[in-house]
Amino acid sequence: MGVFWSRGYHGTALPDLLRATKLSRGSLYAAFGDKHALFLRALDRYIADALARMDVELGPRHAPVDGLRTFLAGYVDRTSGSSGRRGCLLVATAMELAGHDGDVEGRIGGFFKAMEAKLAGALSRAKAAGELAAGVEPASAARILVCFVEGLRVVGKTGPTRTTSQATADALLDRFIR
Amino acid sequence: MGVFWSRGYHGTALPDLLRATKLSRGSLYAAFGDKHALFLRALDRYIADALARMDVELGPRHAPVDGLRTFLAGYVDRTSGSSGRRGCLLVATAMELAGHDGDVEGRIGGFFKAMEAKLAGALSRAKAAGELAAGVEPASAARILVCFVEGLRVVGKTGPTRTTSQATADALLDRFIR
DNA sequence: GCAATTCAAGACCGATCGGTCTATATATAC
DNA sequence: GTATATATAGACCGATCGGTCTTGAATTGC
Repeated sequence: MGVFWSRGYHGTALPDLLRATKLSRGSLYAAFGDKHALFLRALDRYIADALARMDVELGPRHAPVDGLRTFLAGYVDRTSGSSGRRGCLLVATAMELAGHDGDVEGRIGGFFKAMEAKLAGALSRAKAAGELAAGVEPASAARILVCFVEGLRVVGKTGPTRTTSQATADALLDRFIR
Repeated sequence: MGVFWSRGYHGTALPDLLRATKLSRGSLYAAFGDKHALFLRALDRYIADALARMDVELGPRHAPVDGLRTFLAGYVDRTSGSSGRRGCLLVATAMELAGHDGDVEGRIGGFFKAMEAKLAGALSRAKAAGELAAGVEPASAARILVCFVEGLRVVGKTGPTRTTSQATADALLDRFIR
């Protein structure tokens, strides 16, 4: 549900949801229960989409370094210009609700762990293929990348140009690969 | 004003502010005008504090690499455990309000630019001293670090341990220095 | 053609929002 | 001691919040 994206949980009012879902008030409550449950559904879908995309990009069907490159390119695309201004449901939710809402906190933490694991897997395969620079550990490099891409989403809120974001991502990846 | 930190702008209600400021409703409005103006004051102070701290850490009184190390150590400290869960007023505000609130967006963008400039300065000094690894450009490395530390704030919301965060920051810095 | 069902539109509810205003208490001036 | 200024506590305002319920129109099965 895209309406939660840029406005956040508290910032999204029922009329916004009704307009976005084209449902009546009664139907929405019959279908989802309440606002919080609807939000969790949206968050779950957002997370599932993101993880599925990573499975494709970082999966065994692609060379690991190529996968990392397209993974980063996707983040660059989503965090520059107007796409970047739109924001990220997951990061906005993490900052707004994690720590007050156990349902949310578990999902956010799980997502970061899953993302880190997928990145570590791709990096391990890259290392095994001898494509990593000397001294690069897959586990810590994966954590660095998680922080980096989530940070991209934050600074993306100010709408940087795609070229600078892409150059930044390239510069980081260059520090990891041989 | 610490009450905006973890609850955000929309999530902070007037009674919260009254309790935090120990002011009466009338006095608060006489002193600050309205909630939005008070919030901007809090945000300005938060930004000024952060920039001042960076001036100390990354200033010419310290060796540039040492400065970068203490800068990162400060972020590790503020983003792990319960301090991490507390969150960051700036990142939360960026995700919640930038894009809908021009006053906020300008301040956020300015902060990121200023932070990047200070980091680039320290990195340039490090490069001049021959302490940077081959192929590291101060400008892009500065942008990488901005994204990394803001990403740390995001994943810090799930309360990671200090040791892993510190190891991650060390691993990143190791990719930059000789 | 008619009864039964479904669903959208929106009235309605108590609670709470940000913001204003009044009444009261306290401190100060002299 | 009295008049004045200050600041507090909290009543009060319209608007809006999330959530429920009624009404009426459209659809379905037969």
